[in-house]
Amino acid sequence: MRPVPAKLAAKLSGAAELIAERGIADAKIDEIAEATGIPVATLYYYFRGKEQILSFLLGELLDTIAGEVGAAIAQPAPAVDRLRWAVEAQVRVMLEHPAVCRALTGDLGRATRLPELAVALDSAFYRPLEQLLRDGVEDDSLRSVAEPDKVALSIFGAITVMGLSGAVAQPMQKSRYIEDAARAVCDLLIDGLRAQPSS
Amino acid sequence: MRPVPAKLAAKLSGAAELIAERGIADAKIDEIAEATGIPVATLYYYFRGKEQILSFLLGELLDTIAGEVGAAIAQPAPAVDRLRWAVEAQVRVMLEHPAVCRALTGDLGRATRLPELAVALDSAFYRPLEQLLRDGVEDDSLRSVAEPDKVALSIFGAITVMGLSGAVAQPMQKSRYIEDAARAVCDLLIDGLRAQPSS
Amino acid sequence: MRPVPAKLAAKLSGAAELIAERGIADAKIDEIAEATGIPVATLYYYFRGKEQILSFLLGELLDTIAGEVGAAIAQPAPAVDRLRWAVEAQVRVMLEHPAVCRALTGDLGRATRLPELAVALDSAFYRPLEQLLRDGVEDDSLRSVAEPDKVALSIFGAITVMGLSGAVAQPMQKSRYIEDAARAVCDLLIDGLRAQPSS
Amino acid sequence: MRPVPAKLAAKLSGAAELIAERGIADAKIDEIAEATGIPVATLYYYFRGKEQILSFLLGELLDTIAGEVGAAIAQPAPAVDRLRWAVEAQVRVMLEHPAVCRALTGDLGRATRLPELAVALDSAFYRPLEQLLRDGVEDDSLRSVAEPDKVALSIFGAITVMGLSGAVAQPMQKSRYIEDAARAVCDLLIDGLRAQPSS
DNA sequence: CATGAATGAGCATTCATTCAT
DNA sequence: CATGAATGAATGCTCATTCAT
Repeated sequence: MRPVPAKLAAKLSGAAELIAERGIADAKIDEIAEATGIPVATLYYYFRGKEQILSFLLGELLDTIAGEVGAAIAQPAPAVDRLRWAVEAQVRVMLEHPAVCRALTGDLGRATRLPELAVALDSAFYRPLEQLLRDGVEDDSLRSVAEPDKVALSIFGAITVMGLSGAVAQPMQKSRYIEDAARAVCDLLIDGLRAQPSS
Repeated sequence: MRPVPAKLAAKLSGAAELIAERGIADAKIDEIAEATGIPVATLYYYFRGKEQILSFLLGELLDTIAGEVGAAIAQPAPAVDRLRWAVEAQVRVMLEHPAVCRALTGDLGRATRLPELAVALDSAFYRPLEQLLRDGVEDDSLRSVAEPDKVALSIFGAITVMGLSGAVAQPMQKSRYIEDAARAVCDLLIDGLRAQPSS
Repeated sequence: MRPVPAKLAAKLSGAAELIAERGIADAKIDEIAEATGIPVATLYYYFRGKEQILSFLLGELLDTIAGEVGAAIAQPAPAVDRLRWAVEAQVRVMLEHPAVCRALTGDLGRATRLPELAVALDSAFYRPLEQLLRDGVEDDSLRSVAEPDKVALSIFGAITVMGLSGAVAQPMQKSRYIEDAARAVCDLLIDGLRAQPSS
Repeated sequence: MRPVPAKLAAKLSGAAELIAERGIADAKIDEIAEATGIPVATLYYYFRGKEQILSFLLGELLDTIAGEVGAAIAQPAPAVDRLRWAVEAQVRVMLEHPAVCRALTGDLGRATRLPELAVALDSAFYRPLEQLLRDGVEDDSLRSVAEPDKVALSIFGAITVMGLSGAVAQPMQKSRYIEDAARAVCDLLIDGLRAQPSS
């Protein structure tokens, strides 16, 4: 795969919606070409095949998420707050890139691309999350959990499905939706469902 | 779609792994035929096309999940306990049908099949969950949440991704894994992550 | 490669001319389909690819030659006479199947198909020829040569190029041409070029 | 076609093997570029296309053969001896340029390049041969044959297939092989196969 | 009922070729 | 002069689907 010129990369995102909607296997390369304005042969000049185009888009999304979440987490504040910000950041990015985001889920259960995907997900999600859980125990803002890896996975699931749902639904008021969704997820994750003892 | 004979239905599950791995669009009908031992033309005798075969498998899975979760929830007990059982039930079914389960997620972000799928998911997951949340408020075992639908979605995400991860990983000791995974998810969902005040 | 029905095999020869003229690489599969009246997809149902179609035709030609030459050689007669008949037989078959014959030469220097081709050529040409040379020594009608394998090769070359030339030229009076060509080759091979000592 | 610089011409022969093995139609221009170390666009700067590259190589080979055979024939000596030398010369050149030589045969039955090729072959092979046959009759070292053109063709075939076989086989001891091959062909062509009357 | 044989329609991919630099 | 980048045009091959038996 040759280095992708910025101009191409920009045009490329025009294919995300198409791929998300039909799946990469059903998105004809001609349609991708038309949607992006890039000639078919040029696509093949830069990418090995259809799949690699999706990989490229996915990679960019994950990089973006990792960046935003990373920034949110890097603030000096109690872990519980940073968790909230991280959730918000992820939901926001997902809502801002609904198409690629939906395309991503098509690959989640597929082992084919799992190797690369798994690595990227790991550094974009799990790693920061686990660190956050540890930090929280340290600064007394989060409780210690028995199996941090499984918990991280569940958190990822909760946020992702939430975000995905928003991505599919394409709500009118994005910022409002982001806020609500993030709050709902955070409340669930942070306070749990158990009835409060006294209150 | 003609009524599918039990014998056929049984053989059919042999295609789940294939479909899960490659996606329905990339799973050639010939391969499905080979994997199941059913001649291609016979598949067409019973189904309208490839897609319908997947639909059939998905339908069976969702029925199974709905049934198991329903049974778990139907017990006379506090909602918080029933929630735990429901989670356990869902994780268990997912681990027991890893292939179909993975195949299912491939379609989650896709609108194509969303109509039917959405309905089935709704009755299999969200409906019971929301009912459970309401029951919990009623019997004082669960707290009231601001946006029950979003919370239900998050719970579904947490459980599903957890189960999916197990389905992909194919752990050796399934029963042990189910137990651990269910506990991790439940602890997270029920008690949340916030540091316990005193206790 | 599925067993090729006789009907198909018959139609198939309609592609020989095309392949001979352009070479298998430049003969578009659509053209082969049109020339034979066999739908492209049907060709692919029976053959693995373009190349295999050529292989099939080549195989049939070599079988025919081997058969005719074999029959000519099997007669009870001095080797020198049988050699003559064999040469005649080969030239005749080549002139009768000019197209496949020309197609064959396109592959002679190519290693790709050499394995199968070499074996077929071996049994169709060299083996009978070498046997004939031995027989000739036995019955005193042919002299013993130092390197029978190289001599057999040369004889094959002399006959083949002669036949090929006729195949390309497509002479009007085939039977006459066959006769003349066979005689010229035979005279050369049997009597050599050296000036006759006395005569 | 611009005049080809010597440096380029030298590099160009690096493509002969490739073309011989796969045929010009299957030899991608990119591969030719890689094999020769000449950038694709540069090839197009000097040649009109793929075919012309092969033509160039073929032309060089035929020039070489014509030259060597011509020199062998030009000696003042009985025709029968010069024939021997000519055969040796041709076999030698073929063995020394096995790749181009094999590439050449791929085109022998093809009409596409036949015009130019035929002319070149004519002056490189048939013409000298026919002259030699005439000379032999003149100087009483060769006998008169009925159809000199067909005989010349047969001789060409005998030598060429012999040489081609050596070119494909790539024998270890080339010089030895050349000697043996040339002798076998000459003995056959000059003395024939008929059992010697007395001797 | 079940299925082997046959095929129409579609599509990913390749590659020769051009051209601005 | 020489060449990297870009692309139009072509084509081999696949595969879902049908249907006669």
